[in-house]
Amino acid sequence: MNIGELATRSGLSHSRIRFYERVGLLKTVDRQANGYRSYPPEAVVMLALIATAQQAGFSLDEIRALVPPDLVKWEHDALLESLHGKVKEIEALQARLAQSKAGLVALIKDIETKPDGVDCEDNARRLLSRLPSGEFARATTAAADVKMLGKKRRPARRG
Amino acid sequence: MNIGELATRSGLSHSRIRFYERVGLLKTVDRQANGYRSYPPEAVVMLALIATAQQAGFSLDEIRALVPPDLVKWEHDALLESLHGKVKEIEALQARLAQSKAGLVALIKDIETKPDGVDCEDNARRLLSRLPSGEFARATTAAADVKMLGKKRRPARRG
DNA sequence: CTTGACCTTAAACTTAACTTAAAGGTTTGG
DNA sequence: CCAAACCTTTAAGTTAAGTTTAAGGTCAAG
Repeated sequence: MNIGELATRSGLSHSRIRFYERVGLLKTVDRQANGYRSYPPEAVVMLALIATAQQAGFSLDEIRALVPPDLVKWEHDALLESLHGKVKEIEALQARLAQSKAGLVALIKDIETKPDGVDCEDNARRLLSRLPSGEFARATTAAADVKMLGKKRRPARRG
Repeated sequence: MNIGELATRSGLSHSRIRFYERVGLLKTVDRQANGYRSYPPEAVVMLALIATAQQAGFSLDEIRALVPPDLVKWEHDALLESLHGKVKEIEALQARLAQSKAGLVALIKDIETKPDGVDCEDNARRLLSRLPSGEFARATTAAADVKMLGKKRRPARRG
């Protein structure tokens, strides 16, 4: 399979596939006599795996560490463990989001049933002061922690 | 409150806070006689709000469009509207996370349900037939669509 | 035998979201 | 008075994850 066909099959761009090869996510591929890359059918699986892992929030660095270069001898146990770990992270975030949402919904209800005679700005202030020290702040830092799970901290920023 | 205290309180770096001001996420702040920035207590709430939205997967551009510039002057209606908006944001993230999780779980199941006696290469072929044309392709584009909500489409690329 | 669709490389460019550096002013404690 | 610990600005650097560009080779069709 040429790179064009792989690109169509996988839905990724030519440049992206070549890029993945360059950075070592794909092992160096066989070449035809003319120099064209010649991919085996498994390449589609590999790309699907990479793309799915990316979807799930893995960086290419993490993926490189996780996914063995050779699909044939991937280590099921380690891979599965990592994937399960990622699911746990997502679940933790989901739980926190559900809490935040519940808090917000409660807050909205509270505002809507505002007692007459209290003026708007005071009421807004009163209600707003509930947010930051409550679940909001904790959710924020906790979520930050979740995001860093298993990642070596980079010297500077994120993309 | 000086920027140092705000940094400690919010957990964000000085440079990051100044950066947010520069790019218009924070309204230009009051200055003391010596030129130092002087923040009101609400600034902590504002930063927490931004950080949370970021946690939720929103870009600074999206956040700029969603979060009202002045927290204190929220009036009743606007406050409610913003809170409802926040709930919508959370729901959007929940959808995103659910999708990520579904993708992961599907992948795990695919790997785990490998029948005994089937060797790895055959398993790879089995995955080949399941993943790419099935939920993988749809999930990928759907997630991309979610990601594009409310964004003007860039010429290409995703950083 | 040329046109267009394909493939090659290397290197430069892009974007987001910051950080770091350089060079300096201010405030506070000993 | 002096150092440490704050604060200021502008400008340039960094990272991830690619894309784009330039300058070609190759191949199938008409």
